[in-house]
Amino acid sequence: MATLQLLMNENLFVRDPQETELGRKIIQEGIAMIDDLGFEKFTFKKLAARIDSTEASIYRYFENKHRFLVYLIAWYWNWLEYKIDFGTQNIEDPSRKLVIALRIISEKKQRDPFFPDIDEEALYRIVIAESDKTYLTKQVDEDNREGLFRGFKSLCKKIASFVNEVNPDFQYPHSLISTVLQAAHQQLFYAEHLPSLTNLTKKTGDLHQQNEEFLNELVFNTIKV
Amino acid sequence: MATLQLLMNENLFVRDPQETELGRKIIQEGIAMIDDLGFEKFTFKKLAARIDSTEASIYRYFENKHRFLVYLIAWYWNWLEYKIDFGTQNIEDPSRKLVIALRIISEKKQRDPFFPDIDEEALYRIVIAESDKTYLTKQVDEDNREGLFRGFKSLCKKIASFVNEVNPDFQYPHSLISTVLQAAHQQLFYAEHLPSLTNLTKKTGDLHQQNEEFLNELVFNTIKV
DNA sequence: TCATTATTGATAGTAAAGCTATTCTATTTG
DNA sequence: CAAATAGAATAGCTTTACTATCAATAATGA
Repeated sequence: MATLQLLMNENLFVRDPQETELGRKIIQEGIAMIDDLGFEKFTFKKLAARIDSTEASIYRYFENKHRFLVYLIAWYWNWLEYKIDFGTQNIEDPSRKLVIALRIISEKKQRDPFFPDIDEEALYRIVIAESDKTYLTKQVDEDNREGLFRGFKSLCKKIASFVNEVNPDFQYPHSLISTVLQAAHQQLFYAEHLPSLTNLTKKTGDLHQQNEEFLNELVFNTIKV
Repeated sequence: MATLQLLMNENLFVRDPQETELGRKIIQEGIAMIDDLGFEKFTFKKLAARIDSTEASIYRYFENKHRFLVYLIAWYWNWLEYKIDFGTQNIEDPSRKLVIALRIISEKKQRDPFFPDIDEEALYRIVIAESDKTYLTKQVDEDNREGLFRGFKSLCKKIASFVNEVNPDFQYPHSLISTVLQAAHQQLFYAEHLPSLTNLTKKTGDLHQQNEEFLNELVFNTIKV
């Protein structure tokens, strides 16, 4: 099987981690560790110990742990966009494209053999719990200027364009889609930790499918004239 | 004018800050400081210096800075619920109640003379930028068990009940409202920092009003049969 | 093949953050 | 008036988030 590489914005790293053994190890074990400890308890020192390297070496790949998180989350959005491109190619009907995008967003994530270094299931949990922290900072504007959020913006734009094809009169395609992308994760988080904030529930079957149905209602009811 | 006090869950603090001069100062200046520096750069040490007190003294009121944030955000949700109760009393029509709730959620916040100690405008900015951090932690479940998120859950429940009155067949009232509460802040944040993720824009007039219209479309289109 | 230059490891050090503990004084409160 | 409490002052500890320096090793290229 062909092994792919997603092209990442150069500002996301100091040295490209996809190009060296150590770099790939940082990514792999970093994902496992953030998944384990959560982002606040995660440190480069701990990660260095885990991969039998040193803090200083990790700093040669990532400026700091915030950038590291931004990198991982950006990878995820790039991956989703690639999956949506893949899943919607040769499809004309915009409604169908939208349905497919919503499915891809909400479906249970499994390891993608095209990217053997990345544990997508763990990364998905990280996205759910930590992705907001990438932009909820005082340096958003700087980070944005450096293009760190390009992946997310590009994904949002793409799906918003499907919305626009379905109903060109709808005034808030970007707002709707950014809301939906957020909701997709949030609802799963709530189902797990704050169940009174959601109607998704493990009791009545597959969470991801319920989530997909909820998002479909939200999107299609909102934009249908 | 009568001065009110919102009743806060006791687990939110060590000593009730509403009851002493120092406590109120911590709240007041703490809000100003988080608004200024952002939550990550904010520390009890800096706050102590600002109010001419000591770190140790602040620790007598709040277990740590995370709890302090949770307290402030909880205060905000309690305040909103109080405003919605106030604004919807004696109104029967559930659609109107829902419209009012959405207005209150999305409207520009101004200082409320009933609560002279709190700068609601600054607190609103904090909510927009920091509120997610209250629950996006590894200790959510513990914090939730202690009832720290009661305010938000109660607000969500109330508005979801309006939705339910409007359309008892709609299956996702809580999911819809938690999504909307989130979106209300998120869209303003995006408009300010990541404008390509939203259709709200300062160019075409009042952001808050556009936000209200977006949320109305989202909610009423979604639940209308 | 030899030199050079990247890469990593080892080690050290620093400022700040996030606490905890102790003692002392001023002030309530019973 | 005694006893409890609030707060100030001070100190100290561990961890985090870096930065810097230097040596060892691997890769490369002339």
